[in-house]
Amino acid sequence: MRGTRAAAATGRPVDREWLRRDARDVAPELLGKVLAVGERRGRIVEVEAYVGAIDPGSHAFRGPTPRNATMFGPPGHLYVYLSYGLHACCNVVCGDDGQASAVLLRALAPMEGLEAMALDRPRARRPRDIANGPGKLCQALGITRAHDGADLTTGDLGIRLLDDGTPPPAPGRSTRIGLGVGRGDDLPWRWFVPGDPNLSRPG
DNA sequence: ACCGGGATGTTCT
DNA sequence: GAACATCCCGGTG
Repeated sequence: MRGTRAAAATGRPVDREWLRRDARDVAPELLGKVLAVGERRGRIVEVEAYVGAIDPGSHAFRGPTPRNATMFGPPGHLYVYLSYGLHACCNVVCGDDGQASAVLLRALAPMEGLEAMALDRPRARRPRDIANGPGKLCQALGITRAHDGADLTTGDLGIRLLDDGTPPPAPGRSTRIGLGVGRGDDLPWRWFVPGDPNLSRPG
């Protein structure tokens, strides 16, 4: 394992300053990076950008509230919210402090800790069903609202965003999923690894 | 394969 | 009281 300089398995967290940019620039570059919670690891294959005050689809669109407080803080922290009263979904906070932008992590390719993931995803029959959606992803890694505000660059609560892997040269792109009409459903702010079997939907 | 509906609770009107 | 950045199951072709 020495000398072979593979794609990059540094195990080092991303730099906070690298995230202090527009979420639409960060999002496609997050593809291929690794989200780790304890021993569980997955490679990011699908993301969506939510762009603070100018984005009607963003939780931050109507200003700060108790729920979205983490979004208004510094970049590099994890924003976790509850969707439909049932499912945790997680975002990487981007941009400068107070900008309230974030990138929703929508799907992962499981890498390590598959056994533990399967225990938290008992209905997943195939590996590709373990983390092919924003709620499934959080279930698989054991992410809950207790992780809201965790610093991904320092490893709060054992959760880290690792600077591994490389983004695809030509990411796929589409409109965002699950937004009501008039809430930014026409904005092409979803990016994905083309052809990856772990996407929440094909294209 | 595609489609419809129920679960469930927090947030905001 | 409505809306919601979802998931799962059971129907029908």
